[in-house]
Amino acid sequence: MVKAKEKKRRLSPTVREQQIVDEAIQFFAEVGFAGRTRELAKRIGITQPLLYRYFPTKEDLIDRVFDEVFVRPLDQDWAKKILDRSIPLDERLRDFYIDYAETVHRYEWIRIYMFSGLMGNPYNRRYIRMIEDVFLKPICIEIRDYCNLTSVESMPIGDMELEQAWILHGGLFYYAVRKNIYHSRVSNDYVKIVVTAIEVLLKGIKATYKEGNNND
Amino acid sequence: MVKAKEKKRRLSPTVREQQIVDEAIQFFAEVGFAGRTRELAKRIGITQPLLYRYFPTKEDLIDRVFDEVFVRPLDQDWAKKILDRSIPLDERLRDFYIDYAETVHRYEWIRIYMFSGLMGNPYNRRYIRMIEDVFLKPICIEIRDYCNLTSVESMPIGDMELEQAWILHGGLFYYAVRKNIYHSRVSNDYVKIVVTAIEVLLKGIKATYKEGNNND
DNA sequence: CATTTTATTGATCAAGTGATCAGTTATATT
DNA sequence: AATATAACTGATCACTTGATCAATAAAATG
Repeated sequence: MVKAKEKKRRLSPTVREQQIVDEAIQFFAEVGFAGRTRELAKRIGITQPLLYRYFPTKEDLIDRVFDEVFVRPLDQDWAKKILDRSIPLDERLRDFYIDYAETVHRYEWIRIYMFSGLMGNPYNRRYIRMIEDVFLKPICIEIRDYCNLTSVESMPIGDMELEQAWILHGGLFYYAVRKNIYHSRVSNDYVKIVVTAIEVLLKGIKATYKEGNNND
Repeated sequence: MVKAKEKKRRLSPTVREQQIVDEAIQFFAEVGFAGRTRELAKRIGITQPLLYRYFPTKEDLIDRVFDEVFVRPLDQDWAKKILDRSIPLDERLRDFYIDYAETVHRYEWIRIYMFSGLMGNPYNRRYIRMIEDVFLKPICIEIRDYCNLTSVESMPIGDMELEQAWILHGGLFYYAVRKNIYHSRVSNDYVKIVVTAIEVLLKGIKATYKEGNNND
């Protein structure tokens, strides 16, 4: 049994760095940020000291992971689609939540996001505020229009309206939590879940806030 | 500045053990299960070796924490209330989700539950299945009755119905996640959130599945 | 009050931990 | 082919980790 001797190959710094970051994302998503540098290095197939050639400290690597996972894939124009009234609202919401899930409901994203939240990373609070400003408030505005309710100019979006939008948003997010964090069995027809939930929500709101009713 | 010298008091094993468990719950909920035994001991006001007089290993202490947090406060009869048709369904659901939140949405519970899920503890999967069997399926049955849809005897509760019940359940759970894990600003009127969400859901389902429509 | 019991501690261990650095070797340059 | 560059490694450091155990002292017992 002769051991297959692999020739030691060297990578250019940029390639190696990206390789480290990519593996670190996978690694920390699985085991959390208390994961050991030696184990990470082993996975990559390098020695542990080499990590410190590319990142001065473990914390720097973790910061880079946050950047890569949270900041980078966020410059899509999800928000614009929500406000495009040439398309029916239920269709807009459906498309948004399918697109949104594409990146946010992924294994690495949702787990690192949860680890990050539990360790008190301020990123999560900022992200929640972003969701409210960029997604949920526009959604609330469109729902007001859809149901012929008081316009936003007359009355700003209230806390309770926002919380109702959070029910849908959190409900769909929790689908991904059940799937990728608890590894629980979930329905694999996410699209149908979204379509139905939106239909129920819109019809429910229409029936709840009949014209003339207040909506605080 | 004379240091207030406290006399060293000894506690009976049962009292000390409970004290350790209680502080461990708080501690691990805050920092996660990678928290150090020395820091925990410091909080309790004892030396680190004393922990090992009461728990052979750190893992044993963690197991005890799981028991205390998850298993003990679960023998309430939440499920029964859901099926009591002498009370209107919206009222039953409201009472259930207020009671349920009392224990499950608490800081320690939800954080330890999340840490537990991320570390792959099978408890979470079991708990999810329990929620489906004991809470969500009964809720689906009652919704069928409420909307005059096909009875459960003719057709069992389907995946999609369950997923719609999960939207509400997860949406409300995520309210507690925003509050206790992200430490985000949330509306403090949880009762109103619940009442509104239930009203919207029930009216929405009624409008979506008109009599005669299928409900898979 | 003297003695026994046992809750609690101080000192310490072996096995990791993140981090450092002199030395090695694959690759680019001439 | 000889040389220079720098990607990479092996050995090691100071420190922390969970865990152990003989020694101590606060109670309980007589």
